[in-house]
Parts: sequence; structure tokens; C-alpha cells
Amino acid sequence: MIVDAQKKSGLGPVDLTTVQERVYQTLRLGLLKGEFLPGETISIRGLADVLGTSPMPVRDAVARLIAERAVEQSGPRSLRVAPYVAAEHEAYIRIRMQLEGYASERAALTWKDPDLLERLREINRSISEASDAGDFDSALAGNQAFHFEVYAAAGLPPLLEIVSTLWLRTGPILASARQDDALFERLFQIGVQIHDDAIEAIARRDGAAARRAITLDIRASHFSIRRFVKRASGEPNAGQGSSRGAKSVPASRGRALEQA
Amino acid sequence: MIVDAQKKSGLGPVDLTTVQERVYQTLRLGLLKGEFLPGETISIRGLADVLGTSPMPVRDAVARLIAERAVEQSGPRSLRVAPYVAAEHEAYIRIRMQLEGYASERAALTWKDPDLLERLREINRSISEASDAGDFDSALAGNQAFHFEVYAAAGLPPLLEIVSTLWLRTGPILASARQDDALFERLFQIGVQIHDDAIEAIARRDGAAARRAITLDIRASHFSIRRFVKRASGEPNAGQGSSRGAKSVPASRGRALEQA
DNA sequence: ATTTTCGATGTGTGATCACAAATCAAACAT
DNA sequence: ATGTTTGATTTGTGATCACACATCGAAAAT
Repeated sequence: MIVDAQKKSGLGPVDLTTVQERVYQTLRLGLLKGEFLPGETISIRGLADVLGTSPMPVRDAVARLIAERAVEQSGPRSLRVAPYVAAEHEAYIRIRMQLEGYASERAALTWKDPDLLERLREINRSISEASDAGDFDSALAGNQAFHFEVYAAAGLPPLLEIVSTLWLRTGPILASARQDDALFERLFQIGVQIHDDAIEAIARRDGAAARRAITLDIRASHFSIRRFVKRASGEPNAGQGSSRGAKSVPASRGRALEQA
Repeated sequence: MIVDAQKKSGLGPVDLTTVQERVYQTLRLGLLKGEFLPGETISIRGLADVLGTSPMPVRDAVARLIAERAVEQSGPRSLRVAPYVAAEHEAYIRIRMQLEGYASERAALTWKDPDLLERLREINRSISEASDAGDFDSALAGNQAFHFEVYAAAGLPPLLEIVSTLWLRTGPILASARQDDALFERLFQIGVQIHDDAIEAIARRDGAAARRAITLDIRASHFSIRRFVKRASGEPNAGQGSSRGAKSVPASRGRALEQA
């Protein structure tokens, strides 16, 4: 043996994740944060350029996003973020109510971590503050953190993954409503209130009440989104089906990932 | 215009799907049919070789399967079919009971197609016959057809997709139990009976009963699988695996069901 | 006999190139 | 002014190559 394991305890392990993985996580986060608009066309080469890599890793990452239905092919040679389609979105909401309702019920009945309640309260407080301050990015992130904190307490890791891919599809749509500040603020006000109900239900291990609170939360935000889209579709754009031959996407191209 | 569309009405439209898509569908079907064992290592080049293409399309297809958790990386440079992990599998069963139970309930309450019942009865009959004849491939396919025929009647296409990716994960595990003929035959016998209950429930639009039947079906097959795996892990017998993937699949086939 | 070493082989990853098809804009013809 | 065509550009797809690392087998050293 040449040399023993050097014990320079000053340096730790190095990030050895693959480029493809980092690209995937970046795009995923961007989708969740609403940096892409529903229906926005994307290009592998374009993304590679912005991210500072070759098209290859982006290609793999996009393939995964396609499998998760977050990205779809709008034609033989074009990709776009999944557009808003009323019927489809409504279906996803129904599914989410079932799945996330089940997760909440299970969390309320089986949770163990004694710090859970305090953590939920803290997160909910931060949502309220961020919303009041007009910091919708933080409020959105906080909302996501709250829900997943609850679902994690259900003790079914695979459920977390499934729900998270569902959020990946509803994410851009929810985020697109951020254009309407007033609506967004009221959405969070209601949300915080419902979250409090959920916390209380979990505290007293009332599974049915927890399920009711979370499903109500999902339904409420869905109604808001629907109202927003309906109002917005008066002029700018309406979601179009996955049929080909659609030109789509107004010039209102939102920022699609800035720096490298 | 150079030339009109030639009207040789003898030839129809040509399959213009991409190679990647066909590879994906092939692998997916193979997974569902049980041509891969849980935990079996696979190689991109090997699959490409077998399928007669370059590694490129396989790479994209596998990326999608990874996103669906049907394939996972077992190391920095190696891939394998998702192995059987008891806790994980149990979680998937719970999720499936929720989702497929919901789909069944909704199908029973909202179905419209007047031919639905007859189609279900026909499929169930074919399962029974195939099982009696020892043709488990057909019986397995029939079972899948039955379930998805029901879920399709729920009128929520996105739900179908989600459930189908869940089957993609439980598929190889279910199929691996085919080594035990006796168990498999009894499994189908019980299944056919439960399916009849489900049909009856749907016929009289009894949502709760339909949900009960389907969840029972899932739970029953889960118990059988669990019993099989438990027995198989005690005595790693050399069952024949129709693994058509690449070379690989070392002698440790008996342990393919456990983990790693 | 057991352990170690080391080389051959195979792996996923990433980059680069080729290509047909789709898109867009300017120039055309009406 | 308007609808059509055409040509340059960009797209995803697929093939090929290079590379670092993992794996495994045989030879060597203990």
C-alpha cells in the first residue's frame, strides 16, 4: 500500500453527483418555483447553453421530466412545459385530494416525532409573514414545505415521491397565477388558516379532520387558480390540448432560468 | 405544387414513432410481462444489442424508466431493475389500494359505456380459462386488462397513467412469483371470483362495494406474493428466468428478490 | 493456502457530429 | 395588401467516440 488514508480532517467528501442529476434537480426546482410558464416551449440546446453544459445531460434530464409528465412533446421535434388543460388539471386535483388526503390522515394517526407540531407551526408562521411582506416566492416555498412535512410524517416514502411528481405538474400552473398579487395574497391567507386546522387535527390525532383540512386546502387553491385562468384567458392565452399544430405561448415569455 | 397526394389506397400510414419510444414500450411491456427479475442488473449496451439499435435510444428510454422508479442505479455505473424491498412494496400496495379503490368507486358511479359490463365479463372469462390451461402469461395479461378496463371507466385519464406506473413497479415482483405454479393458479382463482364481485358492484352502481372488491383483490395478491417471497428467500432455488437482458444475471439469482 | 496486486474488460457519462424534419422570415406571386 | 413559396436556421434524434471508474480474474507475493 502506497499511503495510508490521510487524516486531514479539514476536508470532507466531494460532491460526486452526475451533471445530469444536477441539471434535473435544477430544472425540477425551476418548475416548482414557477420559473417556467405552462405551455412554454423549451429547447435542449437552449437549456444546455444557459446551464453551461453540453446538450447531453440536459437530454437525459428532460427525458426524465417527460416521463413525469412535467414536459411533453408538442410535436415531432419540439418540447414544451405541460400546458394548462382544464379537464386534465381537474383530474390531477381529484387525484391529489385522494392521495394527499390519505397521507394526512395517516400522518395524524401515526406520527411519532415530538417536534413535528412545533415545526409545522413555525413553517406556517413563516408563510404568513412572507405573504404579508409580499414575498410570494418564500410563501410558495413555505407552503410546499408545510405539505411535505405533513406527508413525510405518514411514514410512506414512496408516497412522498409520487405526490412530489404531482406537484411538479401542478406547480407551473399555480405559479403562473402569481401575476395576480391580490389573488395570491388571499390564497395564502386562507391557506394559513386551513393549515392551522390541519395542525390542530394532527395534534389530537384526528385523522378524518386532518384529511378534511388538507383536501379543503387543495380544493380552495384549485378554485382560485381556475378563477385566475378563466379571467386571464380572456385575452392572453388559453391552455390548448396536446394536439399538434399549435403555435402557442404568447410573447409574454417569463424568465426562463437566468444565470448559470 | 409538384405532385398530388398519390392515392394508392392500398397502403396506409406508416409507423412514424421514434425508436426511443418503441424501445421504451418494449422494455415497459417486458417489465410488465415479467421478463425481468426484480434486482436484475441491466446494461444499456446489452439492451441495445438485443434490440438491434444503438445505445442512444436505449439510454433515453432507460432514463424514463428511472424516473418511473422501475429501474434504479445500483452504483455509480450500474443499473438494475428495481429490487424487491418489503417495506417499499408494502407502501406501494397501500397506495395502490387508495388510488385503484378510488378509481373503481368512481367507475361504478359514473360509467356510461353500455358494453362495459359485457367486456369485463368476457375478460374475466378469458382469465379463468387461461389460468385453468396453465397459460399464466395470458392470465396475467388478462388480469391487467381487467383492472385497466375498470379504471378507464372512471373517466380520469391521468389516473390511468399514474396507476400504470405503479404497476410497472409491482409488475416484476408479481411476475417473479410465476415460478410457483400452484400459488399462481390459486391466485387467479381467487382473483376471478373477486372480479365477479366487482362486476356485480359496478352493474348496480354500488361504489363502496366496487372499491371493497378491488382493494381486496390487491390485498389478496399482495399476501400471496409476500408468502412466496418469504419462502423463496429461505431456499434460493434455480428457477428459470426468461431474462433477455444483455448478459449478466449472475448465479445469485435466488437472492435477486431480497435487496442489495 | 491466503491475500494482494494489477491488467483486461465493461460500464455509464458526456461531447461531438450527421441528418431529416419543422419552423420562421423574407421574397415572391397573385 | 394578401396569400404562397422558398431558403436559411433550429430542432430533436440517433450514431460514434473518449474517458474515468468499477468489476472481476489471474498472477504474484506473502
